[in-house]
Amino acid sequence: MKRLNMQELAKKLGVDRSTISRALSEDKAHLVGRETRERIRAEALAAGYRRDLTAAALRRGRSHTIGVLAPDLVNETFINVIRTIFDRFELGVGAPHTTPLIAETLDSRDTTRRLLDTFLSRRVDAIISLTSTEDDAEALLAAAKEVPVVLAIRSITRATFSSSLCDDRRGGEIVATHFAERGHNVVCQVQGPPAAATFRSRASGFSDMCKAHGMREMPTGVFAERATSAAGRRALDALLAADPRPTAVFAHNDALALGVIEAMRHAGLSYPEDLAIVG
Amino acid sequence: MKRLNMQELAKKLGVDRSTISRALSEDKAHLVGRETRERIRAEALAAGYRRDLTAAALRRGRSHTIGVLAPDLVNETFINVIRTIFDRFELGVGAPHTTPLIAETLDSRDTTRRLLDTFLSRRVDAIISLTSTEDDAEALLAAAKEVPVVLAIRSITRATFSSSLCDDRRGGEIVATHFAERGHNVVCQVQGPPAAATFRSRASGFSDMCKAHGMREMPTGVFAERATSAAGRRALDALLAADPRPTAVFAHNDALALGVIEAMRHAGLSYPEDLAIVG
DNA sequence: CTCAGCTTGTCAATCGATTGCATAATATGC
DNA sequence: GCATATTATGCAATCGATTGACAAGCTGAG
Repeated sequence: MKRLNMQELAKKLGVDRSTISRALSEDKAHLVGRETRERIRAEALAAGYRRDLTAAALRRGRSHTIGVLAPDLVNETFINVIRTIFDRFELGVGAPHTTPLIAETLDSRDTTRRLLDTFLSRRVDAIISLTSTEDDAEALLAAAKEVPVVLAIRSITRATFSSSLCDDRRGGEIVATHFAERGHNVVCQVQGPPAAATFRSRASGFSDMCKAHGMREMPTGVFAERATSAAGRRALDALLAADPRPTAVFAHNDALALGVIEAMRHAGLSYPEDLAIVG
Repeated sequence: MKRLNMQELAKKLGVDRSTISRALSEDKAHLVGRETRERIRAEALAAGYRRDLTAAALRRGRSHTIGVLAPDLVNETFINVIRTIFDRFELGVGAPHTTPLIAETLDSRDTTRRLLDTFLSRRVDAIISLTSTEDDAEALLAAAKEVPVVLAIRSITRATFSSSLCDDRRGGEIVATHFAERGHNVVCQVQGPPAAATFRSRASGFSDMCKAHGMREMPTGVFAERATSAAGRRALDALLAADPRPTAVFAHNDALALGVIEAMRHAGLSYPEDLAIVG
């Protein structure tokens, strides 16, 4: 299990270990003569030498590691963000790719706190939280004193962090355009609670783009108090009563959409024949 | 961004840093007098001191980190295994929890190779692969020379590794028991290709438990060549033709189950009223 | 009173790579 | 041909925690 270290490799090649360090690094490689550099790289590969990143992390003060907090790994939304994170870090071709440390909070404040602690002990270079509840504000602020912290997907109001959120307005626009391209003329929305900025943005993006495409948007008169499938079920009646009757509906999230679908099934309707639906 | 280190904390408390190291550790804590130990722990907490695990990893030669390779993070099967891994490591109450490094291979051999390389450079204490294709055998064997490697879910034949596989037989038994508890008397299976040990085990577990519960299992006469939804659709006719007609069906995987459901919908049947189904 | 044995704590080497500084070797300018 | 740049490499300190070896202080037995 004993591994070859830089010192030993250096002796074998008859150069100093500092030269090897530079030759194998990305940024300092130009300090080593081309010939030596190529010889070192070839020999290192042949000998199966592998840099010890724990030692490198200690010396440099950067671990090339970032902590990622997700609330729920079964939810595809978060996995997609995580994938994007992975992809971005793989773009850098250099040897020590930044490795994301993924962890699941399950929206528990204690778990979040504990995971942040672990991240900081492991000297992550940054933290991305996809999970922030207002409850987590304090712990996140504390962490932000040691490393950069950014939020994604969910934001919090109790503190200001750089964050990368969904472009909900654009989402609404895309749905409207999709309907227009499919030839729908009369459409409507099943809106989530307007208290959430997310849903307000989706609604206005959709409405604006409907106008732009010359589609008629029927109001349902129903405003969900919570974006649940129960609310979706209740919306169907109002929706069918509209005159003219919409041929396509934009439910603000999947739960609402599922509710509408359940109600349709109950009423003997099928989609997308009777009513097209986007969640 | 400058963090307090052990040396500084030691000066502040008027003890040697080795004493602090022992007081904060799990296993060497008994070497420090109770009073000093408690004082150190309290002061460390108050001062916001946090061990640097990169330094600890270097010195100890163990990083308290394990690498986990999953083929696909969107597949709930793998996420469940990953969750179990997380849970197991959280059970140890000690400070430096082992942190799993999660990575997705997407069944690409190059990606797998690269990720294994990263893991080894980061000096993971072990590697768990949920993803092994025969293609990966070589890379896994190479990795196994440096750290313990175990497989889960999928095994490979080209090499022998410790592995933790699904108990498919027990899975079949559980489904049968579930049906029995719900009061079904006549049941059947939509089997996956019997060439795969997985499906043979599920089938026999189910059949045996049906007998044990006194349920009648109708043969469909259909054997899927591949476990796809198309095969599931084809199975429905045979299934409905059986006399007596089964009231519940065990599809060997989700794809088969979805096929059956699609065919049912097409035939105007609904579940679980007309036919209960497990995938 | 002395010595063995125990507890508590200090000293210093160590893990492996990185990097500022020094130096040697070579190139360039005048 | 000599002085100065420039390039390539070596030297040694350093990152922060851990741990074996050892010393001081204390207890109790003979």
